[in-house]
Amino acid sequence: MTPRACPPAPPVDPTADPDEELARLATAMGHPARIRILRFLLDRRECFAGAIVDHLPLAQSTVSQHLKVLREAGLIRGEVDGLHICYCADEERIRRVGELLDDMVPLAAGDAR
Amino acid sequence: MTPRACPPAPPVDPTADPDEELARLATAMGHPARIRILRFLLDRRECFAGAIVDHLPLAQSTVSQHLKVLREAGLIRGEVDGLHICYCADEERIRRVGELLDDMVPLAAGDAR
DNA sequence: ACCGTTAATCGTAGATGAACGATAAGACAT
DNA sequence: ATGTCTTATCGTTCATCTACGATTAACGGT
Repeated sequence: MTPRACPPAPPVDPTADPDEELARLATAMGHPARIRILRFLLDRRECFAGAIVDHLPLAQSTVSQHLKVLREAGLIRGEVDGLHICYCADEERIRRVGELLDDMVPLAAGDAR
Repeated sequence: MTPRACPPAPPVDPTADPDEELARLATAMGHPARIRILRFLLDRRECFAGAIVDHLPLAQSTVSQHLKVLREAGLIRGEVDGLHICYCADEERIRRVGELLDDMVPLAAGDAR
């Protein structure tokens, strides 16, 4: 499947500075509820917002705020699908965080060199 | 001066919940100045606080606060060395962030390991 | 056209964060 | 003991975050 699971392409902020970019992404991930949302979306490949609200012990408006934070950081995307909105995680963007980390530390154990 | 570059072992919070742990680490990294401090400490294997203050356009007290945040997250360690304090990055703890990320996403391309 | 459903947004209250100057604590030199 | 240097902490101000209920906008079904 994967016909039109997610919207086209995220704008992706042209921050240019890796430190700023990493800090922005880290800030977006800096809340347990948002990590849980990310994990939830990665488990289910996609789902609409109501399922996320049901999954968290938070009010609908609060979850919507968290979704907005994740969306603005490019970590998730949402597509309007009739009555509700289909969200999915942007795995590429999440891996980008790992990339930025690897640029700082020589990477796990055996590094090149 | 490399015999005991860094303190023994960090306490490491027993958060138990990976989501909480990742969120905590992400929060600690959620500021450009703190990312710059981390990178600075990773470049120089170690250095005392004054060098960090000189390196950033921030007041000494502000830098000290950022150091405290990083220290409490276990991302850096500081050892009293006579008159000043020798800081160093905890690479293992930084890699832990990557680990927690990899537990969420299937990891970049080939997911062996 | 009228509801019910879904999700974003608004408005607000309380907590936390970020920045600074001023002050305090510790180590070293004189 | 006095003074200097280094770093942490205090106290404050302003901004941002988090949470909620209430409201709004858009869509579908009847």
